[in-house]
Amino acid sequence: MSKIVSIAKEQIEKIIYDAANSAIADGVFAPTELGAFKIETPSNREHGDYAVNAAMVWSKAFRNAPRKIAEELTARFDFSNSYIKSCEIAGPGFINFFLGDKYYADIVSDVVSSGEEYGRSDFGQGKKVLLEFVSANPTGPMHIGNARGGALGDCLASVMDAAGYYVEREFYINDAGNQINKFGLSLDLRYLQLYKEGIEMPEDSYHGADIIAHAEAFSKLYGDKYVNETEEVRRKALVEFALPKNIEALRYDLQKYRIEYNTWFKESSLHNSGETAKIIDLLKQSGHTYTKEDALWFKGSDFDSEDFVLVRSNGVPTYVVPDIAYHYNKLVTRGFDKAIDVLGADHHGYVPRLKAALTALGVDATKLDVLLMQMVRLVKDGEVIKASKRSGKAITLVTLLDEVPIDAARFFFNLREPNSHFDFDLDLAVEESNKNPVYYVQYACARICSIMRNLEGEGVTRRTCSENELALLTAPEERELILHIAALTDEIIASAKAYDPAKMTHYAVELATKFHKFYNACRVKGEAEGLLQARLNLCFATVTVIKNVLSMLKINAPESM
RNA sequence: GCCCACAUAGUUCAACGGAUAGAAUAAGGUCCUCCUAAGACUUAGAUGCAGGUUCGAUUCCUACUGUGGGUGCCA
Repeated sequence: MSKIVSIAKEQIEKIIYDAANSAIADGVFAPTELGAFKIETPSNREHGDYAVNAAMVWSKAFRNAPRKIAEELTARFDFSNSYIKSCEIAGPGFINFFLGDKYYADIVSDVVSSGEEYGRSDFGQGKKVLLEFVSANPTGPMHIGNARGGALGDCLASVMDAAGYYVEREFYINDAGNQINKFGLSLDLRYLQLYKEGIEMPEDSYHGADIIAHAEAFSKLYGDKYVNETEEVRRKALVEFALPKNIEALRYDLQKYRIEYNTWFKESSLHNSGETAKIIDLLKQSGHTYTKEDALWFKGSDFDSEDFVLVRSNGVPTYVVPDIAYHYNKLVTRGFDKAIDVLGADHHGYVPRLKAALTALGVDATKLDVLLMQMVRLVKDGEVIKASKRSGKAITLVTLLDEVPIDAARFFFNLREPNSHFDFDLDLAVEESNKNPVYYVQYACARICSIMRNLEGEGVTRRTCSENELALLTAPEERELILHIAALTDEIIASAKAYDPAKMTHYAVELATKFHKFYNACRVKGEAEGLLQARLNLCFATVTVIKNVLSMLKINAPESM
């Protein structure tokens, strides 16, 4: 929490508790346990800088009407040596606090002196968090859902970092299992099609153009050398040829999208190290498995989940086993305090299974949080486009980024909370990308830089202001702006707590709005020296906050537009 | 059938259980002799339906309706 904000809130808290205890000591109210109350920032500024609901919360305990309690409390308030100027009782029993000039002045100086550090806190106490997101199948290009997951996961990582967690980003590569088999099959058939007639692609194979391109490239390199090899040898060669290329492409495309991972974790490494096999043993030892029709089942019903197959009757483990091993690796082997997975809503059914299995292994399953994001639907000309990977018709991340600026895409995908359905309007994104609120925020940044450039041209540069000078910032627009700046740290913490980076884009838009209003109401250039410097410092504080927020979102903060 | 999410202005989204439900966009009307009009100001417009919990519900609970997703020895 920003130093100044937290100091002010602690003062308010103390004043209220002191007053309540004093009222109890005087015998006005019966002694009772004083429960927690809230200090909130009212949406309507006429309701003060901070509003407290203590009188309402304590209404029952004190056996009195909220307003009556508020009167008793406020009569005992002592504001000396605090930021608080005055208070009043309002509405159903709110106590609204108004803060003095020094509060506003201190916030501006705090931001100016903290710079890039402003907004950061130690809320997360350095807890180790592993954030896994995108983890697209390496069997083909990424689709639009991955674009949302990428923007969401990456920004959430930045937000949690700012909130004081130790965060690592990770990409899980599904380079084993059935998907890869299907990949091998598809490549194989496309390769054979180059040399033989009458080979059909089965329904459940990958039909994308990328598969054909791989087969052709392979053929260019090796010719028909593999046509008469066994199916097994041929598919292995094709997969070994194409898979690394796909993984490299994923890495390249995500980097272009400004996402860098700490770790690219291969599923195959879990098989090679014997971790998958070990998990099956451990689950057997836990006593929560049974055999039915030659398959090994997990008794999810022991953990409020459903029974499911671990090892098929043909001896091949299902996808859940490596997933359990992977999360065991995250939480036990590597010792992360928290594992967060960003997944599409189509995975929600599998989360209880994973948690049940982890519980059976003695792992605290609450350490795993799954952030489900709802599907992205593509809308074009007012109609929903059915995206299907199999048909190869899905809009890829690469196509999207060719058409939409990266700043706009990252901002756009973080505009809604993960849990809401998302209609991605292609026409809006492509043709009218200027409608994207990211430009509104960036414009505020450019305007501020322009003010500073103009002043610099006249030989005026920003200097540190005295408290009295900063106290000149009394216009409503200035006060609004300062209060919003003050709220940054709390907003970052709220965003981290809720796993919702959309709070940060909303904050940024709101900040830009308050700045634009200030810009229209107050001038900087041409004002008297003291006021000019105070406003210049306010501008600098604003641009500092904009930059800090945009850098969390990895969006450019342009000096001119 | 069962499980999970979602439902707020014409449209896309906000609102730690709080005061007069906020923006944006679309529609109408203003403002550049003034630091960038990619801006500001202004006029209209919304909590799916029915109950419950309490000082107080868009928010929590139940039923209903509608939408999306899941419900494989696919991943």
